[in-house]
Amino acid sequence: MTSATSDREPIAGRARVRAADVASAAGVSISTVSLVVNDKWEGRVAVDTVARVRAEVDRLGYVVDESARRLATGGAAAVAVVTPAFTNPFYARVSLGAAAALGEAFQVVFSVPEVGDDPVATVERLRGLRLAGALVAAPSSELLQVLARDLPTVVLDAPGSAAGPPRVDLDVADGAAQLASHLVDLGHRRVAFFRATPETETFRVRHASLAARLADGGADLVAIDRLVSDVDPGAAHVAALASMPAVIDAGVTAVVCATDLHAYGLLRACAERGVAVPSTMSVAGFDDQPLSAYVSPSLTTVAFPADELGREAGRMLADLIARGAGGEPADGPGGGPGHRSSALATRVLPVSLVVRGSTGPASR
Amino acid sequence: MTSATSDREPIAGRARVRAADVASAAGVSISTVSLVVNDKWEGRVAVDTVARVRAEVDRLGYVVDESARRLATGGAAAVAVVTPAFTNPFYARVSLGAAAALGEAFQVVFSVPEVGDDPVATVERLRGLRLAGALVAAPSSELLQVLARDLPTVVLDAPGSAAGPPRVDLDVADGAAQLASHLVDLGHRRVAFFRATPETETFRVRHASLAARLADGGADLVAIDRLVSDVDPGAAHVAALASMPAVIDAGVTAVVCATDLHAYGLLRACAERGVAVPSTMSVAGFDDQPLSAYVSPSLTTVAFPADELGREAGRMLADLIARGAGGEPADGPGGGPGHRSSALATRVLPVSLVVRGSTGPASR
DNA sequence: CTGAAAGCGCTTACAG
DNA sequence: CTGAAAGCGCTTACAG
Repeated sequence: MTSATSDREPIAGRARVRAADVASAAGVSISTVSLVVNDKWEGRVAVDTVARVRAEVDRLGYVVDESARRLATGGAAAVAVVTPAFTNPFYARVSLGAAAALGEAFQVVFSVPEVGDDPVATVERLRGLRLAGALVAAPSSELLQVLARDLPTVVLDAPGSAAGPPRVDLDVADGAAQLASHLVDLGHRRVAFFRATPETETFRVRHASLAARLADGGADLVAIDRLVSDVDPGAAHVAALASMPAVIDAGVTAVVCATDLHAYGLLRACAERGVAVPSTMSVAGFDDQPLSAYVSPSLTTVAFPADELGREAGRMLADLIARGAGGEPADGPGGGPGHRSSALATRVLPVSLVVRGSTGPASR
Repeated sequence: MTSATSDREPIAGRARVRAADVASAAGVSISTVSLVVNDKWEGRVAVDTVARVRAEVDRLGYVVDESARRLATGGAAAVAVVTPAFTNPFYARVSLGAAAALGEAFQVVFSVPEVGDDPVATVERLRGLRLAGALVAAPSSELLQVLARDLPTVVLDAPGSAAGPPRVDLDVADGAAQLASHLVDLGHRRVAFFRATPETETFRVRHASLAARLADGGADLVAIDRLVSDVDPGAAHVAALASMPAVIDAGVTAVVCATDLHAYGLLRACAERGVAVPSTMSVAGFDDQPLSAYVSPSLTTVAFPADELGREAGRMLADLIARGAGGEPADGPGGGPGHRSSALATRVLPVSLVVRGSTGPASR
C-alpha cells in the first residue's frame, strides 16, 4: 500500500506546485508562466504558448502563491473587518455587506477581538498581514487609536466620536427620538432604559437622545440602576429578573432596550413574572434583528440597515485606499495630523421605527 | 499645515518599516533583528544588543511582514473555516469554537461561500493562501472533494458521508430518535417534517431517523410536499403559510422542523392562522439556537453543542496538520488512496433533547 | 556574539 | 514573442 501511494497527490505544505514546475513542463520560462496566469500576455506571448501553459496549469493544479505574489508586487491584498461580536447577527449582516463590497478586490479577513486577547494584540496580529485597510464596527477608542494610526480605516456606527477616521454612522439619535415620540403618543410618562455593557458611543447616544425627546414630550426617563447587562439574551434575562421589582415600583410603563437582544431577555422575564406585554408594560429595542418579528409579542424596534451599512463602509474604504495609493490627500482645515483621511465625509444612514406588538397604550 | 505633517507616520502601503530599517537604526545586521524579533537570540546575541534592537523595534513600530516570513520559512500559518452561512448563529458559535482551538497557532480565515461564487471558486481563492488546513461545516460533496484533495481537512456535521476526511459529527440520528420518542409518548400519531433546502446530509439523517423511530412507535411521518424552505425564518414563514391547509387536512398534530429557524417561521404562521401551539399543534426543531428559549411558546428542540463541535474539530485539525508535517501517516487498512488522513477516527458528539413549551399532548 | 549570503516563489522591467 | 536577472522582506545555515 505504501509503494502504491508514492505517486499520489503531494502532502499539503510541501512539494506544492510552483511556477517553475509549470514552466519546465510547458517548456517555457517562469516569466511566461507569470504573464499567462496573470492575464498579461496579450501581445507578449504567442497564443499557442498560452494554451500550452494553461494546459499545464490545469493538469498540475497550479495556483499562484499569494505570499510570494504580495511580496513581489508590494501590494496589500487584504482588508480586515473588525467587529465586537461574531455571534451577534447584526454584525454578521454588516460583515456580509462589507465583504460584498470589498470581496472582489481584497481578501477579507474577519477579526473578532472577543476570540483573542486585548485590542492592541488584535491589531498587532493584523498588522503583519499587509493589510490595505480596516473596517471597524463600534470600536473601543483604544482599538481605534491603534488601528487608525497606520492603516486606512473606516469606522462603523460610532456616533459622537469627534474628528478621527471617516465613519459611516446610523442615525441612532433620530431612531431613539422616533421611539420616544411613539411612546409619548401612547401616553407613557415614565420610561426606563435597559443599558448595555460595555457602553460604547452608540449606546450612549441612544440613551441620551431618548432622554431628550422624552423630556420634550413631558415624560421622564427613570434610572433603574441594575437594568444593565452584556449584549446577550441570557445575561439580559438575569438582569431583567433582578431589576423587575424596581421597575414596577418606579411606576415605569415602558422599557426601551439598548438592543433587541436585551429585549428578548426582558420579554422572557416579563412572561415569567406575569407582567403582560404590552398591556402592563411596553417593550422596545434597537436593531431589528431577523428574529425580532418572531418573538412573542413581536418586537417594536428601531430598524438598522445592516447590509447597507456594511456595503457603504466597504465602498468608502475602497475609496480611501485608492486615494492613499495615489498620493497624499489634501488635508481639510479640520484635519488634525493624526488622521490623514479625515477629509472624507462621514455618512449617516437613516433608520426607521418598526412598530409591532410589544408596544401599546400606557397602563393607567 | 502640509509642511508640518511631513514627518508624521508614513502612508500605509508604502514605506512601511522593514527589518533593514531597524537594523541600521540599531547598528546591527538584519540577521540579528530577525533573531531578536523571533525570540531566537538566547546564546546568540548579546543582551544589550537585544535591548537596543527592541528599543528600535518599538520606536519605529516594526512588525514582521507575514508574506515574507511565510515565504522564507515555507510555513503555512493560516487555516480556513468554511461554513455555509455567516448569519446563522449556530455556525457563528461553531466558528468561534474552532477559532478558540486554533487561534494561537494559526491565522484563522473565515470563508463563506454565500458571499462569493461557487464552491470551486471559493476553494481556488483559498488555495493561494498557503493554508495549513481547512475546517468545513456541512459541505456540499463537490466542495468537499475539491478541498480535501490537497489540504488537511476536517469536516463538521456531515453524517453519512462514508470514507473521506476525518469528521466530527453530531449524533443527529439519536437526537431525531429522542424527539420521535418524545412525540410518540405524547400521543402523536401523525407527524410532519419541515424540510430544509439545500438538503445536505445532516438534514437527510434527521429526516430518516425521525421516520424510523416514529414507525417503531406506531406513528406515521406524513409527507407534505410544500413544507420545505431555505434555512431562514422568513422563507420558512412563507412556506408554512402556504402548506398550513395541507398540514391540517392531513390530520398532522406535530411538526418537526429541520432547524430552529424553520420553527420560528412556523410558529409565527401558526399564530397568524390561529393554530394554537402546542394544544392544537406541537412544534419542535433542531439546534437550540440561543434565541429558541425566547420565542413564544419557547421551543422544544434538539440541542447541539456548537462550541464543543468547533473546538473538537479545531483540535483534530491541529493534530492532522502536525502529522502531515511530521511525515506520511501510516494508512489504516481502510485508508483509500484518496485521503491520506482517513486513519483519524471520526468523533461523534452527543446531543440532547430540550423540552420546552412548544410540544404537548396530541390533540384528539 | 555577529554578519554576509543564499533562498523562499513570485513579478517586472530589460535585453534580445 | 521569449527568457535571464533583479528584487520584494524575510529566515537560516554558515563562516568568522
